[in-house]
Amino acid sequence: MDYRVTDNGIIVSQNCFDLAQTLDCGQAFRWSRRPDGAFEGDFLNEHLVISQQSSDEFLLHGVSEEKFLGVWKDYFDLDTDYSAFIERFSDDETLSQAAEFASGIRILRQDPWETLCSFIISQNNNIPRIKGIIGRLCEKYSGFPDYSTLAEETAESLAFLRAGFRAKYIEDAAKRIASHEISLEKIKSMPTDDARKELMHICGVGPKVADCVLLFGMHRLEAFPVDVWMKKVMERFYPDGMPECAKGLEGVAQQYLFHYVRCNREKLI
DNA sequence: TTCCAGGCGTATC
DNA sequence: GATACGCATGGA
Repeated sequence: MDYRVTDNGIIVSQNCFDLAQTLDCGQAFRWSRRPDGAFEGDFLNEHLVISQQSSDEFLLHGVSEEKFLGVWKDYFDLDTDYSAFIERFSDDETLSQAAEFASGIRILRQDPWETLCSFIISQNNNIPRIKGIIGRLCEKYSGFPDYSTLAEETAESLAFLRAGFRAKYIEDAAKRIASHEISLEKIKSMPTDDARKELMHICGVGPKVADCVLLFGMHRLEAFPVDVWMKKVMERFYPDGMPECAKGLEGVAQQYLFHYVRCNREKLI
């Protein structure tokens, strides 16, 4: 990764990075593409407009070097060498094809609470509707509400989200965390299996949502969320389990495969 | 109209 | 532990 400071903001040079793939592959739900092709979104209290200048150059509009080094470099996981991951996956035919197709995906380092809340909303739901619900949530609170804010709400008062049966799960998560019954900070430092069990104490959090929180909100690259798409992938390509070359990087493999089969549905037949 | 979507809680065996 | 079913909502 290399970068330089310009009058317009930071220009980053990095391979294995594609904004459309990374921001629109179902790991984050509140980035939007502007008419000029740039992506616009928020992380914590920071707003960003970022555009892809070429296959490996990116402009972070109006961003200072301090904000880049302190926030965005980490968020986009720019210090991680994804080409090394892709090289490892070359041992497996399907995985190497998926990795080549989805080689611009990076696993974002998102906020654990936002990730938890977002993937509670994601269950038995589709991506456009997930974005709609989260959009209404952020509009209401002028940004993603923290857990202490949502702990004041009830499933009934959250009806405006039109989140259906998930509203009571959001309430449960917010209240358990606000009361310190569950600590996302502690979970961050726990071994992955223990962290998963702890997350699953929240009502509405099962293995899949827990693994999404671990992968997208705590950067546990070995977490392996299995949704309806991945179930089909496993049945079709890996009836005996994931290949050895994916060990420790199951989450990265999962994201490549997820994007690959969603964009190439005929591969599952 | 029916089916499905980045699942999970509950009941039942 | 495995399996079946209901669940809110909205687009296809």
